[in-house]
Amino acid sequence: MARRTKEQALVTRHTLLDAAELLFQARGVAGTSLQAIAQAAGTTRGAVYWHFRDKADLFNAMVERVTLPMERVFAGEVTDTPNCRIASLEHAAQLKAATTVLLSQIALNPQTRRVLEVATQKVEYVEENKAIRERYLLVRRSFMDRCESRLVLAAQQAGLALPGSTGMAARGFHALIDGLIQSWLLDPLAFDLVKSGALAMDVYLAGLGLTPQSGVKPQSAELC
Amino acid sequence: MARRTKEQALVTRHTLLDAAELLFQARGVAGTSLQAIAQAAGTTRGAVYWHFRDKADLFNAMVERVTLPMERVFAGEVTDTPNCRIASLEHAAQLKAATTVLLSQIALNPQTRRVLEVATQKVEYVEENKAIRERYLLVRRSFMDRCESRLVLAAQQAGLALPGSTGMAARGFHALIDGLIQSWLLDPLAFDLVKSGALAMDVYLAGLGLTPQSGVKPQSAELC
DNA sequence: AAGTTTACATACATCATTGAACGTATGCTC
DNA sequence: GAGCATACGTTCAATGATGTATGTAAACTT
Repeated sequence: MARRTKEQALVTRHTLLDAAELLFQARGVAGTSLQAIAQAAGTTRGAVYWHFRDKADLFNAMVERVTLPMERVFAGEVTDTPNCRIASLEHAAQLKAATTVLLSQIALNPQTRRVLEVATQKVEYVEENKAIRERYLLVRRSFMDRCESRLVLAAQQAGLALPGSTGMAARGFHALIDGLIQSWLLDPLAFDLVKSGALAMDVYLAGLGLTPQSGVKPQSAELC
Repeated sequence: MARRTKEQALVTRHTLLDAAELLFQARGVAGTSLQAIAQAAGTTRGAVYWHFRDKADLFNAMVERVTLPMERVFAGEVTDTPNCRIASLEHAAQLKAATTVLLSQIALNPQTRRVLEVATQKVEYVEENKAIRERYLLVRRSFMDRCESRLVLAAQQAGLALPGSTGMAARGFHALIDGLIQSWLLDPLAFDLVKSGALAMDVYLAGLGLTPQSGVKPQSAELC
């Protein structure tokens, strides 16, 4: 076939990633051939091998297309912007608000959910996909670190000590959120992720002695 | 080769499952051929196809070899045995104790951990493995139901109402434990599963208004 | 002790997937 | 507008993996 425009090529690339998302979700990563992806995207394996080195590379690109924006949201603007309305809240409430934004993003954006589902249930984390796993662990750690620093500040603000090491309180918080997400991905109709998340956070924070005033409801991922 | 004794055949079967466990853990389920399993077990694919219908069947058997005993432990004896010392404890403490037994089993038994790792990270839950997924969901639900009934009893005992619906409190508890297990499987050296679990449970239960007296430390999976 | 079944090993046919090579027509640059 | 790089399509060789069919010798039955 004839050469396409740069923008046309970019469209092709995204079409391939879209097709991969759906097929991966339906048949798993190992169960999906590059031929199938190409065909679903209306092209051939030639296009796939042009845009991506191999299946792992394609998978990587698919994940990053979703996580890169999300990481930016959670890592930066929401918790650190100084003149943000949210920043004037107490630390516990701020942690809750930021996490709620994350949960909303997962619950409301179908693509985010799809990729998360693929990344957690439709791929085998083995040596071959080591890069993916490393990145996944990094994101987790970054999230936990953020939780920890917020919790420390909140406890300090409340004038009380966290039970166990500070890391353990954060680990518990993270486990709670992560567990809820996993559970929700397995059966999204079983409960409301955002509401359950808010309630669970309230319980856990109360158990730590921190009770955030509730009244903060960031509904969308829109910042401030 | 010559025909083997029934017990010899059973040994062969277990040897195959052992080999599968290790290979699945290392290379993933899809990335492991039946040839590789047979070879690692010191036999040929003939033996594999004699004992199992196909790879999914083998996987099933591998999981059940570990989970069937575990389910018996958690579902029956621990929480329901009437003359068990544990049964005389208050409900919240009993829930904590039973869960601690579960966590200990995971942390201390290498085989349990291996299979759990395979089941959560080294297999793609797609149509093909639907049976596995269904069973997995069933185990989860059963665990959650048990948590819920314990929590309801505990709240009743303490004379207070659980926040949200009773299901949500149980969901949070389950998410907390499940999240901790996931986190620990990803990096078992990062923290002590049993200790962190106990602490996290204390925090969450305290958040619900239930504070179990601590002093109950079932160290092994041994019952009563 | 003969026949039958078991517990495998071996051999075979089929099929899908991969990576690379090669072709090719067009957009882009100078 | 000549030449090069691009964005694919097509073809090919090689590789396993799977399922099945068949062989076989010993264990078990009667």
